[in-house]
Amino acid sequence: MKRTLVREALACREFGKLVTVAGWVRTRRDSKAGFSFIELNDGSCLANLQILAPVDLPNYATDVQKLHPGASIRVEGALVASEGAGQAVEVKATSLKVYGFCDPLEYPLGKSRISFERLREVAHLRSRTNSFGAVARVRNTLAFETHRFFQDRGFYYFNAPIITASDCEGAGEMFQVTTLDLENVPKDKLTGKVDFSKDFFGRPANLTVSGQLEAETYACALGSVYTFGPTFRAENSNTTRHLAEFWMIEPEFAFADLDDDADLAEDYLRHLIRSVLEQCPDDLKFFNDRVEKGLLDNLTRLADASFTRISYTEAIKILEGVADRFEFKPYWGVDLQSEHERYLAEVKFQGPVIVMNYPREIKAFYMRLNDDEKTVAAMDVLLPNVGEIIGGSQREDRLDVLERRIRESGMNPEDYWWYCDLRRFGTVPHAGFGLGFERMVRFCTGMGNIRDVIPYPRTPQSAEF
RNA sequence: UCCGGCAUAGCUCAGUGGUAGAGUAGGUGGCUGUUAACCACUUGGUCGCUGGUUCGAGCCCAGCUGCCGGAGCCA
Repeated sequence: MKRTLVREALACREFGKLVTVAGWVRTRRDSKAGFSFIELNDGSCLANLQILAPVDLPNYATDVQKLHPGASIRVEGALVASEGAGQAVEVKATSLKVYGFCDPLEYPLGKSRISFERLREVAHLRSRTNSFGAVARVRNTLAFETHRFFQDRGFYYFNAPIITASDCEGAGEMFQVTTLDLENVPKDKLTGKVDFSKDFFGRPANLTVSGQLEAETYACALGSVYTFGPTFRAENSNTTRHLAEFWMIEPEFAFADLDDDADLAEDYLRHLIRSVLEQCPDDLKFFNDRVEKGLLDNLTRLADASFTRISYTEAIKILEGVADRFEFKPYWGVDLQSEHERYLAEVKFQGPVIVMNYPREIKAFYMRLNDDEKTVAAMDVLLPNVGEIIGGSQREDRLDVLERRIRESGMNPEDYWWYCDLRRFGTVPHAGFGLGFERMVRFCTGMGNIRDVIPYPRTPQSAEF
């Protein structure tokens, strides 16, 4: 079927043009003057198209008057200038076909406002609401513009493995992947432990918590790569900014140091913000009006602003000066608490902040040791309201230092043999970061809960749909 | 995992020991180029589950389950 999108119809001014539109009824209003009004939405934009359904349609009594929110229809008719206020154009139906009726007694979505909490229980239908349609469109733009940004800079899209069979888990709880019969797990006769040689991969396997280590191997060959895929963390996290399954973008590029890394992160975030402002104005206005007041001003301001960059040491000095306001007292050597990060991004600098060069003890082994031997070339990008959105670093490119750092972390360099090989054979300085995609969607939409910016959120005790 | 809060009509909520309420949605009628339409009438409840206290529990107590917010972990 050749159909006109609602988005196209609303922008069209060729009055009299015959069009076919199809979508889902948002609401119907009957007039005794000889017609009904139908608000039609097809997901192509936030706005609805008003359909004028005259009483002389052959199926007016049998179909039109039985339309309720959620019903699916196809309408053929003429695009005309609207006589009423509130919309410039509407479609005067010459035929209306009902694909499927929708029982208002059963259908969870009506005309009135529904809480986001309630909508999570009907996640298969929440995509039909204004809010979730807008989230989906913004999310799509952010994803597409992520590819455009990196492609334009010569980064290759790299598909990191989803299943990782490395014996050495670094940080973060992982989901185990197994084909073993959990009711009857094979055990080693001598040790009594699980015999993973019988498992699918012949060893324990997990879902990835990061594609970084693998991405490094391609960055050290192709120069610049980025991953964009699902990531899994089995942490028992129950917050508005954590998911057990989320999407992460991880650029990794060679011949780069920490400053290059921060530059890339900043350019990338700015590109995304400019893109949604340009491509999703109606959706953003909706979020600005209905979800977070001031969202448009914030995004517009950031589209051109440069981000504040401070060292961890400077950040601690600032925080120590206002230590009274914190539950946890800041001092050099401890990681920044949420309240500290929020103070920096929301109160002190009122915008994005890049904190660089953290103490080595609180950061991962692969981050490059600075000359002071006390800090590593790490960076976190903090956003107002969202908190940490990016974590990155220059990678340790010296084999001896890397092996020492692995041992200091209580692990065995041999378990990272292929990772160490990168330093053994033609090592180069390189850097990268990870961006939590849903956190970015949250920031751009003002949505308060990360569970509402991914279609089907996976959190502890929750994997319906 | 820890701390706090919540669970009553399809939905949003009121109801602090004595016969279960409102708004909204749904139905019927009226009115209208309407637009969260409006006006009148009306259907609709194992008060999350289990146990306890009491003559009597939606209300008090305990446990459980789920959800929400904050913290930790992080992106």
